[in-house]
Amino acid sequence: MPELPEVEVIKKSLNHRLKKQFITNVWTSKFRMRSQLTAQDQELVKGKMIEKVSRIGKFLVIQLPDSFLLLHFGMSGRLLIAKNNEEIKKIQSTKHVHFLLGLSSIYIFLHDQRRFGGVRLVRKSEADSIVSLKKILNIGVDPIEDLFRPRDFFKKTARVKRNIKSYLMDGSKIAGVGNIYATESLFRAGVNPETPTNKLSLAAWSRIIGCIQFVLTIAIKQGGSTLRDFTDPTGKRGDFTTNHLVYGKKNFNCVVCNARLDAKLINQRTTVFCKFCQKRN
DNA sequence: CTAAAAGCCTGTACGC
DNA sequence: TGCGTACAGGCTTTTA
Ligand SMILES: [Zn+2]
Repeated sequence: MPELPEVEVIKKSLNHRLKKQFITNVWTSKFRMRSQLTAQDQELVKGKMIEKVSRIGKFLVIQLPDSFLLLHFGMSGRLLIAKNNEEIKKIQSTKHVHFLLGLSSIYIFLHDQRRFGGVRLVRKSEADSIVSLKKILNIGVDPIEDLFRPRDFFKKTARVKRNIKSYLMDGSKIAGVGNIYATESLFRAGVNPETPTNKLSLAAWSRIIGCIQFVLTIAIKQGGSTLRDFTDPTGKRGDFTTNHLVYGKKNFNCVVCNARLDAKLINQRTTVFCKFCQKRN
């Protein structure tokens, strides 16, 4: 799911609700997830106060005094909240709830149909700061939080033959950009997704980076993109989907030149693009 | 019936 | 040698 904007939307909604709340209750489902808390992790977390909620790449980070509680949403994950017994019962009776945190005056749930997401606890003995956590998770430059400079990437990729789309989607290089936002950004930058990074001009890098930042920022303002499952913690769907120009629009007409949009598998992921408008490398 | 969907990890092969 | 990358496959449920 959730690429950077969707996790950012969850983070913004959750931070003010969870800050200074104490963890009273932890529950995990019996289904296998990508990762899940151990019994020891669950004991360690109980009674702890949440300092703040932040984001690293596509991870939601619940910061505790002695550890970081990480939630990843995979392809179909959602975070749900409940404020009273009625709401709690309602969510617990639905299928696909795999993690629960009970807090002083709110409950949060990880709902994940396909279970590509997961939960992980990193103790401060392993990572004592957000910076070292980012290293452990092998997460690259954050497009909206960090310095994201064309010249740096132009230099870094001068000898890298890899295609630009798989580079953008590589979380160890650039944080949080997945299939939707890589596809949309490259269209808006006018760059063919198969262009080898060492063939990109500095000007092309400038457009790519500018478009990534623009698309992500607007997407956050619109509450993210809902394809099927995604909602914010209050159940609201993301409206950025209506601003998609190419993603999911194979065989539609290009909004710029009216030609038919092409689709191609790049990195095992469907990539829609305009072969006429995306030549500016 | 098959294909595809927001992600990412693993194993193997290969080239610099 | 060793690192980065390419590619296939796997994980899983649901919907078209
Ligand atoms: Zn076009």
